[in-house]
Amino acid sequence: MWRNNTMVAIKKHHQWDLNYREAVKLQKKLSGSVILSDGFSRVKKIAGVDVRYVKNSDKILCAVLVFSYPSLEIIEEKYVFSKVTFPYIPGLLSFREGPVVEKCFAKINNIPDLVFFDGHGYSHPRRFGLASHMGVILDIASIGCARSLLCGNYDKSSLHEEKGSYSYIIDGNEIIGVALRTRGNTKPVFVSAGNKISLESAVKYTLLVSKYRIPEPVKLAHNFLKNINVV
DNA sequence: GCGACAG
DNA sequence: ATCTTGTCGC
Repeated sequence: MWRNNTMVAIKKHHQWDLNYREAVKLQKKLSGSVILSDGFSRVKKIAGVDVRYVKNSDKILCAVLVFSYPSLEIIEEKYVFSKVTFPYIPGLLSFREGPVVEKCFAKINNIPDLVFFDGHGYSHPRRFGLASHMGVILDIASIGCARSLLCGNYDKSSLHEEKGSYSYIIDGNEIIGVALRTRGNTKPVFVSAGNKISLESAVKYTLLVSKYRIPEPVKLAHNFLKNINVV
């Protein structure tokens, strides 16, 4: 492990250019490095990450926005362009978006205590979604916040309409995440632990930064990218 | 073999 | 993800 000149921890790691078989094998291996308990004391800075694809091109961009917590004021915002080299395969999203995300984090000067990702963490076939993968590589606490289910099921009848209500996502015989109502009378969001955090804390912080359906950190990162001119 | 399948 | 306006509902 080393640190680049901008202070953000970057772990010396694997290559992203792998085939399906190798990627799955790597996920199984790295999933053993995931920590499912809180690896932070005080949360003073949180970040939101999002990736945008440019139509009819191989252009891809990523934005990382860092906010003060709990005031949620923007401390830093960085973005970066790159090219997509890996196809979209359910379960292997990190191999498609990981490279840009990593590249963007290298530009961040403020190390966040907690990072929100637009995708799953533990609620993944091999318990190693984008949020987990990036959390391990960046050695940071992360939360997976997806807009749709990738695997597992949850009891819709026990999920009430008020904000804060949730029901566990079950896969096999274990709890892998929760379907969380971040806003009343709105479709839930699927939250799971990424790395260095418990599911309970993931739910807690997600609710604390949600005004609408999508948690503010991720939502703002998304809007930030939407306003960038991509010619 | 069939269906499911983050962004 | 992306192509896209209005429209229904709280």
